[in-house]
Amino acid sequence: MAESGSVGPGGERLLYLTDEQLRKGIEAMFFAYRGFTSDPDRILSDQGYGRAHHRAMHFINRSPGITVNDLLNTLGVTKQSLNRVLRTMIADGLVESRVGCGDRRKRNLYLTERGMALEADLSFVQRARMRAAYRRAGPEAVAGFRTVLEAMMDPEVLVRYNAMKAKG
Amino acid sequence: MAESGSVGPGGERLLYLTDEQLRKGIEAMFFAYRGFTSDPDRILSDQGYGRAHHRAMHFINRSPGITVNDLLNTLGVTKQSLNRVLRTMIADGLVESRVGCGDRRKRNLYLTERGMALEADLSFVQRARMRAAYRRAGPEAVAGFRTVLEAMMDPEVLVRYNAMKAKG
DNA sequence: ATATTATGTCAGTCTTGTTGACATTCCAAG
DNA sequence: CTTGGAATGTCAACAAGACTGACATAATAT
Repeated sequence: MAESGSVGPGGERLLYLTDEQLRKGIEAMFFAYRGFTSDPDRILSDQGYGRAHHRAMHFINRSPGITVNDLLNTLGVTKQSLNRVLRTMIADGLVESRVGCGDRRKRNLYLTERGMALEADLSFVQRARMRAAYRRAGPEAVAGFRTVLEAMMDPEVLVRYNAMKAKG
Repeated sequence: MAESGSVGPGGERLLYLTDEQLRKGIEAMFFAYRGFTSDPDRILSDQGYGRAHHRAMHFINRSPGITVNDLLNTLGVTKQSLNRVLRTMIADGLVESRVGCGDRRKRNLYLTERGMALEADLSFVQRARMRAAYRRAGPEAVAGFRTVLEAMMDPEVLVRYNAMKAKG
């Protein structure tokens, strides 16, 4: 399974990556991402929500009091798109939107009790799959997994990702 | 970066995975997948196509002559959904649909010259990102990356994934 | 002859992305 | 102090792409 590697003139590691290896990696991302989202998706559709609601809840849970602007930059969607899912979740009592103390244009977002409960359900099944995969793969594989994913992000996104909470 | 591991009574490896580590992995998947799709998405939207067209072209390219049924099972979408994108690509001369030789109910799908050219463009930018990530991460990380992704797939999907071409 | 399978089509709905227009709030330059 | 612009958030309309359900056609299997 280990790819062939050697050391180049600059001392950097060189990998001889065939198109086939790369395409296989592309397919692995596609199929794995489907598995990754499938368990929360089932719960969500029962409740009349979608993946967009899950993502919003995840990041509000991670950063309670986050502003709308910060959240839409994190999610990489337009404010209008985010606003739709926020509106329904606020109406349903999953999310609370408080006017900012310093700057009253801003809205600080929080999960309500009910919001936290649903987020916990979604997170539970998703973490369960992740945990199972990590256990089967082993610690070295997990480290490599994270390293490659981080190398695949856009640089600005990587900064945001690293800024988020303590490193796992 | 390496997680703490130890050996349990059955000899299996045990990982002590905190919720924080797992959530960080979830976020890594989310952000990395965005990067993973962003380059082809740009090309596609210029041409009036979407991610769905890319996925179909990818798998038709991988398995020339694949039937509609096999393709929709691979993609995990309904035939109506697949049919919409196939219809436009056939109309635009990117995909050819030939009546099956043995079983004339079946349609075998092929990329045309133009289809191959577009697929090559899309694949090129996606492979470039994957290659860069692999190079930066190194061979051991790549092996771990693939191992975890495979462990995250649904079992039936993993079978399909393994059946596809030679292993990278 | 009949049932089943493979495919394609039409119609309608839902989620979630988009742009455009607009209201509110804040801040800074006159 | 006022006024103009920037930042922020909301509403409306639209498009892509997923879904279900119903139905038609052709070929194969029983």
